[in-house]
Amino acid sequence: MIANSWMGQLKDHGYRLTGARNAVVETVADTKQALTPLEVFDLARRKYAALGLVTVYRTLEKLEELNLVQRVHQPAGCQAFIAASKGHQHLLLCQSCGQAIYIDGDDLDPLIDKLSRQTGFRIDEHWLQFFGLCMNCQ
Amino acid sequence: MIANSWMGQLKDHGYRLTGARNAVVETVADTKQALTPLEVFDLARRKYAALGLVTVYRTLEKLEELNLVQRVHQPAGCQAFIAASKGHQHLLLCQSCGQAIYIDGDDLDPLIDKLSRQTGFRIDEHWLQFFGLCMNCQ
DNA sequence: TTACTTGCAAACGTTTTGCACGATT
DNA sequence: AATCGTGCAAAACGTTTGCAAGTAA
Repeated sequence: MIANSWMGQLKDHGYRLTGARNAVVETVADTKQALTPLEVFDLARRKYAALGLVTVYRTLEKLEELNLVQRVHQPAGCQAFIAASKGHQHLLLCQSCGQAIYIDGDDLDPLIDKLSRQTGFRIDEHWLQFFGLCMNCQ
Repeated sequence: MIANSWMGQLKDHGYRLTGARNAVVETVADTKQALTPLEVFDLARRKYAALGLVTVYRTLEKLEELNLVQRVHQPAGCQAFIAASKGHQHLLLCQSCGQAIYIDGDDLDPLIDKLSRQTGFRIDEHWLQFFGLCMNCQ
């Protein structure tokens, strides 16, 4: 139960446990789709009808701060969030339903070393993401 | 002179050649930085003082449509544009000045094949992007 | 009881649209 | 002369902030 663990971590960081927060946390923790704030709002309202969209934004902000959730960038937009994975993160995303799968990428270190040498850049971060259609959506 | 070629392509597609368009085209074609619409506006206004921000948006839209320009996604935001490269596109980006370098990435086809087999996804697109600081900005 | 959290309303920044005027062809 | 392009103003959109009332601790 990921949602419980997230609520625990919120509590550990001095945040209070409320019905509104719980609804948002359960919604994001228990789905494999990348969800926009508005989608989270619509889904979470089924669990907690009085929920406000502002609370969704503020809760996502806290979850991102605690690295429980991460923002996903896609060709169609960059507002979606998914549960964060530990360690390094390469993604496979369905462009129709938003399903997100974490994958083991190639080892890019040799390429990063080569690029650093060639360009003089200090490379801090990289994204490797694949986009397509999942089996259901094809 | 990339700007001339772009103006030619605009003309070929039935678009008119105007001072405002020329200023935007020159600005984006002749820089290696990823620029936001507002940055394009500020730079292009030096060449064509009467320029409106709306025209920047509309011109970028046309350039994107003709695949002369592409949108760049970065951790800090996804509003920037750069001149498009032919063929496949992997990017190295400076997070301070926005300098963008197209690179030859690894051959990802074997990984894509493996992922397709494992997940059943039909993979249509991928992003491989590296972020850091260029030599000047370090 | 205290301090955090909430939803509402308003503010904000970015992007888009409507429109009359101006410019290119 | 006809059509396309322009800048302005206003609208639309997603997101953030201020605030008074409500709630967890």
